[in-house]
Amino acid sequence: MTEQARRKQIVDAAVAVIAAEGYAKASFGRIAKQAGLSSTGLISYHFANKRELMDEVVRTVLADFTEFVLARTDDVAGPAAQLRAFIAANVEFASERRTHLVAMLEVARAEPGDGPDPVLEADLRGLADLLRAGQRLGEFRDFDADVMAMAIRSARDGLLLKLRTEPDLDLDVYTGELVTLFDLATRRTP
Amino acid sequence: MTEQARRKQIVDAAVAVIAAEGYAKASFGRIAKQAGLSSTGLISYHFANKRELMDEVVRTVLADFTEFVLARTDDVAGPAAQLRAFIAANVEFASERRTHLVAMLEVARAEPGDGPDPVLEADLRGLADLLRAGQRLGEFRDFDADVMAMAIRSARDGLLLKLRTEPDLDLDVYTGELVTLFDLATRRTP
Amino acid sequence: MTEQARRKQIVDAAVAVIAAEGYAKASFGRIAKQAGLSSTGLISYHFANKRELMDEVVRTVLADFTEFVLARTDDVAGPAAQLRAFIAANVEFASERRTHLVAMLEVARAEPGDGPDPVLEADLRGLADLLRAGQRLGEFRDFDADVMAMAIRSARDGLLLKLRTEPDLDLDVYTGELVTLFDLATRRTP
Amino acid sequence: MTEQARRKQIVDAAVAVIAAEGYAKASFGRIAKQAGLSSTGLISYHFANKRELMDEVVRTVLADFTEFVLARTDDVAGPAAQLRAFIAANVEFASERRTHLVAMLEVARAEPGDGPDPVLEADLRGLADLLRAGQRLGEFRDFDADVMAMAIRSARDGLLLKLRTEPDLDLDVYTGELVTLFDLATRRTP
DNA sequence: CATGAATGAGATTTCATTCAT
DNA sequence: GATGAATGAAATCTCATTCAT
Repeated sequence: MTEQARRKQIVDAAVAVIAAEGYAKASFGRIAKQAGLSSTGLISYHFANKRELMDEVVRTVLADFTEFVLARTDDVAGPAAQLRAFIAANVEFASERRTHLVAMLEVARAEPGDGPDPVLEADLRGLADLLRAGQRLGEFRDFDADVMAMAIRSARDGLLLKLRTEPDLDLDVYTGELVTLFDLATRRTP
Repeated sequence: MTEQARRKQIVDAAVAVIAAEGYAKASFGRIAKQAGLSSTGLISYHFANKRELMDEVVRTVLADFTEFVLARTDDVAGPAAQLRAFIAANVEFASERRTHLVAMLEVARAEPGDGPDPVLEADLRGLADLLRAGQRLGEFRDFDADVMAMAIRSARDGLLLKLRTEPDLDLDVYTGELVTLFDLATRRTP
Repeated sequence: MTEQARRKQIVDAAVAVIAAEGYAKASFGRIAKQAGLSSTGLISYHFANKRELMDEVVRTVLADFTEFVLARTDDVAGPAAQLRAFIAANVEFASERRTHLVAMLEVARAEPGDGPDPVLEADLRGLADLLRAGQRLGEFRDFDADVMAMAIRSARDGLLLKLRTEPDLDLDVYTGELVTLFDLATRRTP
Repeated sequence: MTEQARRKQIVDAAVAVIAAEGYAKASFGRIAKQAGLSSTGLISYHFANKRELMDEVVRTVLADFTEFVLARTDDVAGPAAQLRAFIAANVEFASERRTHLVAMLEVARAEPGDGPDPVLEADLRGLADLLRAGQRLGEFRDFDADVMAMAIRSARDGLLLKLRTEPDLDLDVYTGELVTLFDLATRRTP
């Protein structure tokens, strides 16, 4: 088995365990079992230490997530439409790749680095820029873009929480509700 | 020392440790040290096991939180004003008793019970009812009350996250932003 | 069992294991077995980590050794007689408390601290001073005191090595040989 | 690459690692890295097990050392002169090939075989013979040749220790001191 | 010959919990 | 009630060795 494939296998198992049982219980033992490995030594063989594995979990999911969202917002014209697309993309990712998103957020929370949280940055930076652009164009009203960005991101995390107990949630409805909510909250009132 | 006082001392120490270092690192050893106890045996003496201690952490903070919010929303007239008061109360609690709120949410996340999460319930139940009442009275537009409630709660958690890195945040501004946001998002448009 | 007694028991077991099997094989497991403990956790309970245990081994034996030698050299008059007493004391300690001395030297070699080796210092400092005093008094010839001190100490370590394979060595003979050797090597020739 | 060259490369790397970090930390991993090998498997391919590698380390250095000393003592006439040459050769080897000597002694100490230590034998055998020959010729006084041999060998090990912290030691001085020391200690007094 | 993935044992350390005093 | 020593499980990490390619 190739190095790359094995690392991916381990990262996938880690994602599954973290999403299912939480970061605290994601020991090498459980991850190895989930991956069907014969020993935790194999994880240590492929990752220098636990932090390296967890960093790779974050890196992998974050790249995936970023690409996913960008692909769905890139060619959209106008701030309001972009915001709608952004929210829809987030909801879609949260449902389609729920375990990945949950695992990434768990790791980011449990292992805060020294500097700013890269996951949080990735979530907020582009979004706040989008909002500010909309304000400059006069499409959005004059709110605090950072607060609004955090509210939007947090609403997506709320969906993650709901999906835990209600996996059959109607996502189209949820998307529509959030889109309307933040459309009303951001648009310049006549 | 009375039984009750001792339990409170331990719970307070647990809250402090969890908020400062996270649930994962909140071992009996660290909690005992924080409380100035001479032995972790004392914790085991007063609590059947770790889960019991953590349950009491949740119970204590949740009661405190519920009372705090109720006291600030009870005598307010009208759904819109109640919603504003609710948001303001949440922001206030999140800043004044940040460690308590953080600890409670950490425990709830790390040790999910079998049934529905009581913390989540407490956050959402009353809020959703408030929103539905406003809809019945015609003050609020026709949104999904559960989704809106979750968005409001999640926005408060976003504030908690922001407070971790920006403890000197201007709370009045934050409150104002959130109040306006959800006022626009909920009100019946003319 | 009292803290102090338990620590002593563990240190003694560590000394025995190190002397018998070498520092490299002196794992907590073997030490616990030697001491008749039920678990290595007990060692960790009494010593913060392995280095702490080993430091205590060195500290204990070194204090013992220093006291032993001082008691046998203190009230001796004249450099030549003091040197003879010093050598005799070293040989005696090396045979009576062979395991202690071996263990101390093993640890000192395996875990070199940042600064100068305290064991080496203890061995050489007083001895070199003694030699220099003898030179000032005209009893000793004009050699390099540091080189001579090291040679004397090394000769004692040679005895330790010999004792490993020949435990029934005639110590009186050995002492006599070393005393004569260094007497001739140090005395001012007529 | 030829079998022999590969083995030599590995032995050299082992010597370097052992001298620099001690036997305890001389794992196959570190040795492979030092040698620039891509896998520890290569070491296992060329040596049946770790002991075999270490035995070869000892064998290699010992042959080198023996040849070195013999070359410098062979054509010297007279026991006293031979002793001087022996000491000088030991000091020279200890400084010129310090890592080799240190590594050999480390291995011999850490992995004592069942029978007599071949390293010790090699050090002492010829030396004691030399001393006894001098006694028979009447040039040396009547000491215990084994004790004297051990003292001489030990003095050289003392130099090794000193070189660790004082690599710029003046070796000519050191040689002179030791030569004089043992000249006085061995010669027949008038 | 060489590679590098895999294995399983063993190391130190942390921890919740028990229990005699 | 309180203390603190003791226990044994579990965690991460290192290592020599094996083996398919």
